[in-house]
Amino acid sequence: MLNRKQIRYCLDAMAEMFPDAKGELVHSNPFELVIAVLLSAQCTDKLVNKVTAGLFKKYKTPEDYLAVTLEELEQDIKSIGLYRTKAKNIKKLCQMLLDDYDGEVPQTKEELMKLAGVGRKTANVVASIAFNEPAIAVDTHVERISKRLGISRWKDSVIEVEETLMRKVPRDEWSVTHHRMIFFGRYHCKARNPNCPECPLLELCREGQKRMKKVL
DNA sequence: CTCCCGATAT
DNA sequence: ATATCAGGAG
Repeated sequence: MLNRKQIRYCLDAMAEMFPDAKGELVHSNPFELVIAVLLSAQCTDKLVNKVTAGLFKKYKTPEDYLAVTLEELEQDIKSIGLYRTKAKNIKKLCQMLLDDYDGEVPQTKEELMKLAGVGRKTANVVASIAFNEPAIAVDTHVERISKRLGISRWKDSVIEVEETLMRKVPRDEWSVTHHRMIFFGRYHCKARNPNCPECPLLELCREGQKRMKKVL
């Protein structure tokens, strides 16, 4: 496992590689962000942006999503995977916003997680990006990077990964760290073909060491 | 744990 | 052909 100094070194290296790392889901208000993040489950954000470009022109408010049939909403998001579940959740979520939150998106992680289709990761993203609440959303990239580098153990759950990161990273760096880890995972330490030969963290990366030995 | 699921990269 | 993609619910 990496110590604090080593983790610090990793974060600084990622900051140098991706100084402008930030959320890439296009949105213009908290409501659109919730919809976009909900749609992004098991799907690239590039594809989400392609779909929401048209979606957000047609649907502006929770009432708009409730006004159409489930089938129509399904067709509007069909090119995204898991579209039936997501369409159902969007409708439920909109009804909940109107019933329980006066049509506004709640600002705390606890309230956000009560919404249909919104789990821990989505709640963290919305709280962090839309409401500037310090948070570390552990998605597939953050989990993979954290485990490969040795910040977390392979058997750790996503909640354990999140708790470890919150313990080892200063609170005022949670949000940037979260984004830098995602960029590092998305563009460099990719799931399929990680670029270990050109990685500044190769020396302290246990998974990288293992992979380089295989190649030789 | 399984299921949901189309688009894209490899 | 198949693994992977800003996961969540039952």
